[in-house]
This record gives sequence, C-alpha cells and structure tokens, in this order.
Amino acid sequence: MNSSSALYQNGFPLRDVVSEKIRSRILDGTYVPGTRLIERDLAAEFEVSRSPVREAIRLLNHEGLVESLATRGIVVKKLTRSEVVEIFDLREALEGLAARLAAERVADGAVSNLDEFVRRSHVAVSALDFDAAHAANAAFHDELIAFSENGNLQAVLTPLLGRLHWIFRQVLDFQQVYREHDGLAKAVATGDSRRARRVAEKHVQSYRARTLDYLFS
Amino acid sequence: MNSSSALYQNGFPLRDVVSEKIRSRILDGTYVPGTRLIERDLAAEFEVSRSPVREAIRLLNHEGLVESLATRGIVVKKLTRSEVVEIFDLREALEGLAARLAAERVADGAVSNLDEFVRRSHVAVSALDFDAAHAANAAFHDELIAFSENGNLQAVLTPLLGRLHWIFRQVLDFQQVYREHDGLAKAVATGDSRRARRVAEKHVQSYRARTLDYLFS
DNA sequence: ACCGATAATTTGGAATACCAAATTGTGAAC
DNA sequence: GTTCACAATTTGGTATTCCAAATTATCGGT
Repeated sequence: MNSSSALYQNGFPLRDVVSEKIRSRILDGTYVPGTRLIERDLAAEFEVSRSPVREAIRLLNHEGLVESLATRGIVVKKLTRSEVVEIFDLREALEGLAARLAAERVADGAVSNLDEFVRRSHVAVSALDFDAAHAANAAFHDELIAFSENGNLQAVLTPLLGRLHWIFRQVLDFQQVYREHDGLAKAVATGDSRRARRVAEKHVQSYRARTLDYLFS
Repeated sequence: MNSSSALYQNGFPLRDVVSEKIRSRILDGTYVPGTRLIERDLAAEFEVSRSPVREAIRLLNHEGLVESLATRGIVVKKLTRSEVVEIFDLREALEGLAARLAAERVADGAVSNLDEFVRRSHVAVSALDFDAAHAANAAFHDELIAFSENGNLQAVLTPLLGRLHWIFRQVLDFQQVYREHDGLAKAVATGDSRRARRVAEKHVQSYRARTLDYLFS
C-alpha cells in the first residue's frame, strides 16, 4: 500500500495539496481558532506521511494562520482585535502600493480590465447572487495585484487577503464595495498614481472600520 | 554517532540553525546567485540529516532568497534590476507604514529611542568605523520596525531588508544616510504621522536611486 | 482521600531508507 | 563521426523509524 505513486498525480507536491486542505479548513471554520493540529492525526486523515504534513504546517505558520507553541504543538491562531488592526494597516499600505503601481502601468500604456470585474460584481449583486458577487470582488483584488506586476507584493498581500477572506463574506456591504471598487478602477484607469493610491487606502479604511465594528462590538 | 542529542544544544531547532547558516552564506556572497543548493551536500556539510535542511530551504524560498526550479533543484536567486525595483517599491510602502505607526505611538505618549541609534551612527561615522556605522544603521531600521509594534509588518519587512543588506554596505553614503535617519527620527518624534511617513518614503526613494545607480550602470 | 514518585503517553524533531522524474553519460549501430 | 537507445546518476519527494522533552496517568504510601 505504498501510495507514493500518488506523488505527481495532479502535478503538485503533497505538501501543497495538504497545506491547501488545511488552509481551507481553517478559513471555512472547520478548524476553529485554538484547535490543535497534530501532525500524526493529519497525516493519518489525509493518508500521507508526516513529512508533507510537517512542511505544510511550516508554510501555514509562515502565513500566520497557525502558531507553534513551544512544546505544546501547533495551534490555529486566534484573530485578536489588535491582530486584525495590524493586518488592515499592512493591507492599506500594500493595496495602496498595488493601486499606485497599477496606475503607473496604465500611464505607461498598459490596459487593465479591472472594470470588467467591477461589472461582473455589479451584475451578480443585481441578480442577488452573493456567492458570485463575492467571487467577483475577490477576483477584482487579485487582478489589481496581478496588474501591478510586483511578484513580491503579490507574495505578501495574497496570504493576507486570504486570511481576511472568510470575514469579508460576513461583513460585506455589496453595494458599497461595488461603488468603491468602481471608483478605484476608474482612478487606476486615469493613470493618476497618487489618486489611485489614495482611493485604495480609503477603500481599505472603510473595510477596516466595518470589519472591526462587526467583529468586536 | 547519533548526533540527535545536539537537538536542543542551543535551544533552537536545527532548521533554524541551518537556515541561518545558509542565509548568511548567501548574504555574504559565499553562495553566489545561481549557485545550486543540494540538500544532500548541505546536510553532509552541516552534519545533519536532510530533514532540517529541507525545512530550512523551504523557509529561504519563502523569504525569496532561493528559488525552486521545477526539476532542476534549488538555486540562489539572482537580483535582477526589476526585482530590486520591486523590493524597493515594497520597502517604500512598508517603511512608510512603519514610520506612520511609530509616529502614532509617539502621539499616544510612547517614547522612542530612535535618536540613540542615530547618535551611535554619527559617532561611528566620525570615527570612520564603517562596520559600526553600518550596524547602527541596520539597528535604526530594526528599532523603527519594532517600535511600530506590528508583528505582521515586521515579519514581512525584516527579510526584505536582509535581502538588501549586503548591497547597502557597498552603496551607502554614510553622511547622507545619517542626515536622513536623523530627519526621520525627528519626524517620528513630533508624532506627525503624515510627515513621518512621507520622510520615510523619501528616504527609501533616495536609497533606491543610489542602489540602482550603483548596481546597474 | 491526598500526595508524590514513577511509568505511560503524547508530540514534535531528526535520521534514515526508498522512490520517481529528469538529466547526463556511454556505447553500439550505422 | 554522429546518433539514438539505454543505463547510471542526480535530485527532490515521501515514507518509516527512532528519539527526547513534556505532559498526563497510575499507583503505592501515608
């Protein structure tokens, strides 16, 4: 029953498969904050050895989803208020940078299709399809990051957004997000990097206020 | 000759010991960009098994110091011009955030000792002790990050600075850096977060210009 | 019952062994 | 001499085994 033949079953190393499984379980609430992640148990459950599980956990640790408590094992991190504040501060700076860079690309002649995602979001909201709206909003941010063409920025910002993902669903005021994304897309499209950055920062700030309001009140 | 008893010899897991060794060899130029890092060789050299070496490499990969080439193994990353530009863009946003947060802490009554590090730098430069000056400058940045009290920011920014560390030594105009650090410390001390941010951003921009000039001209 | 010592269990850290994909080397056929 | 097929090597991925620190359970003495 050597299952090592499953190695390149789907082209990805097992650590990536495993980390993705664990990550989604954390984000969808299956693994509630405080849950202890035991390597052996996870390995048994996913029917792999501890090696890829270990590497997966290291990755999640680096992403900030779990923490390693000295001798007490690995635990799913709690999202404290100050942690949320920290993340939003970071996100504001990074998303501001993304918007600035995107606007600069536009000024250099590149063409973004950010408004396409705004349109999709609008259509979905109109149809009351909130799953689709949520997906379109996430795609909008991904597109903004990709369009900014800074791989390091992407590497930092994407996990951050992922971490807040599950909150968004609950906090989102789709009408307002649609308006703000629309404004941001337009600001980027003008190529005015200063303004694009300011608009992005405002957007994150408004998100932040609503999120903190929702989570800790 | 089971050396596993060396486990807690110094309180750190071997992966940390190993990653630190590899990191410094990359940063000090022993492992030149393009060098292939072979797990078995490193394990043999450090006299540990491949397990901790693997985990160390994963970490370095995440920090952006090495890259995993599909089936060709792990290679020390090259610092291309566009990569340096990317990193400086990121750094500008993040260090701007750090300065802003630091100023806010000051406005809330906290007392920074940033000027202490500026003073040390000044003393070292006056004494023509450039190693000490360099150390003091690095310490200044570390202190700024620490004082901003955002663990996530620190986790992102510190590796970034490390990656540019070895360049700094060569590019640095100590007089100018001293003046800029002094200005930044003073801006933070006033508690004016807007201005502190702007000063920090300018500081990074001036660094950036000199670095690109030095590396690619 | 309570306390303390010791044994069992839990859990992550590390070492070793094995496997598969890819590259490289080699030699025979022409 | 060139080329193509096949074997050896390289290298990372995974599994398995062993180890040590810490916690928890157990049991005898009082």
